Amino acid sequence: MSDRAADVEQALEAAERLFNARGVQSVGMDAIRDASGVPLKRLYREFPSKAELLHAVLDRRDTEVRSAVTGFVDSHAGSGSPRDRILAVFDYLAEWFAEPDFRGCMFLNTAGELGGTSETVLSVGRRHKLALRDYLAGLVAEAGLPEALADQLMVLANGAMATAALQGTPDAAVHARAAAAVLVAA
Amino acid sequence: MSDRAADVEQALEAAERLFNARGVQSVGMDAIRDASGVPLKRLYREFPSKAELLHAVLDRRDTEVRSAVTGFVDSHAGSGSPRDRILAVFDYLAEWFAEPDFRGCMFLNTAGELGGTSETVLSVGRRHKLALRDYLAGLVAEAGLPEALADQLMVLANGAMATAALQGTPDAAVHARAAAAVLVAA
DNA sequence: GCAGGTTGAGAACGATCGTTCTCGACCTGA
DNA sequence: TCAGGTCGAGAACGATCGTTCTCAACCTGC
Repeated sequence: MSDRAADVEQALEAAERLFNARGVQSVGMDAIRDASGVPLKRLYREFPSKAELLHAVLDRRDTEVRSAVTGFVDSHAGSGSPRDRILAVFDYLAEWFAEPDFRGCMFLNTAGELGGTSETVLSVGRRHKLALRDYLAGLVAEAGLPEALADQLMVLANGAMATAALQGTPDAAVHARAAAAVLVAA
Repeated sequence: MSDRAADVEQALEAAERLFNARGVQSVGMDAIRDASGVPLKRLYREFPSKAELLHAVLDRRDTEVRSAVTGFVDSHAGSGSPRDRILAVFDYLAEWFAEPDFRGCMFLNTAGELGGTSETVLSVGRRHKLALRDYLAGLVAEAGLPEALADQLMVLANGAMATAALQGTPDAAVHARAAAAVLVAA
């Protein structure tokens, strides 16, 4: 009854949740089967290996995160100045970090765990961060600020994610926002 | 002939190198024995488990990193203004990121890999980052700048480490330094 | 030289994991 | 009703890993 696309969706969602909570290597395919309800046979029909399942999870997460950021900025500062929209990105981070199961940026985490052994994981992460940097660069250009600011804001955003994940508090988003406010005003 | 302390040292050094290169879970105790020359029996006499070996590696790395930072700042900007010393921290990052086997901050990496399953790893990482923040807070106070700046600089530093590790280039240190220069001048 | 303890190399053990296979239940179409 | 195919649950397999054990070689003190 449940169709193939729904199985894929449930598998990806369960895998994302488990990878996020426990890391990639600590999560077995059995755990993904149990959490998603999708039997092993179907998992391996849709994703030929765990590595390809991880790749699919990261691809899905990439579009998820990017649309969440742009959606938040549009709805909270869509009518504000470009500078307001830049700062809204950090307000988004604050909301994200406060979610109860926040465990950091999946791309930074998987790069830390597997980056030494998987070039694929690194390159998916690089593409994701590059896309976010380009989004910030667009806002920076609209604000008439120098392009180099986009890289600085990206370092701030990544730093907020890494710091918040380690500390277990969303404070880093507030610090990053304050720093960003100084940078866009300079 | 080789004495117990030397074995411990070689084991810690080999484990640090391997954990850094491949992550913790991908490195077996056999690989640490082969790389260090310390037999398994001695490894287990000095470190009752792999988890305690990791803990010891992180403790060693904590003092290593902190003395490297303060040593660099003292020797490169010891006679400069407090603001120069703050910026020298980011010059240190640039040198570090350019090392050929740089693979990111071990505390951020292990937190990403094991933070979901090991509270110990998280708390060692938090202590390390807190110590660095306190060092920055000292420089900030000497410069007569508001204490909140220390947290912002810490986010910048963590962001530079995470970004450089993912990108494989030391550029992020330059971006972080430029942002820090604006913040300390504000 | 010799008993008694210590050591190292590697085998062994038990657990886990990614992946594949078995086999019985169930559906389908005539 | 029946043949043929599909599917799910779980067993099975081979590899890896953390940890412990075996056993022969080697010290040490006398």
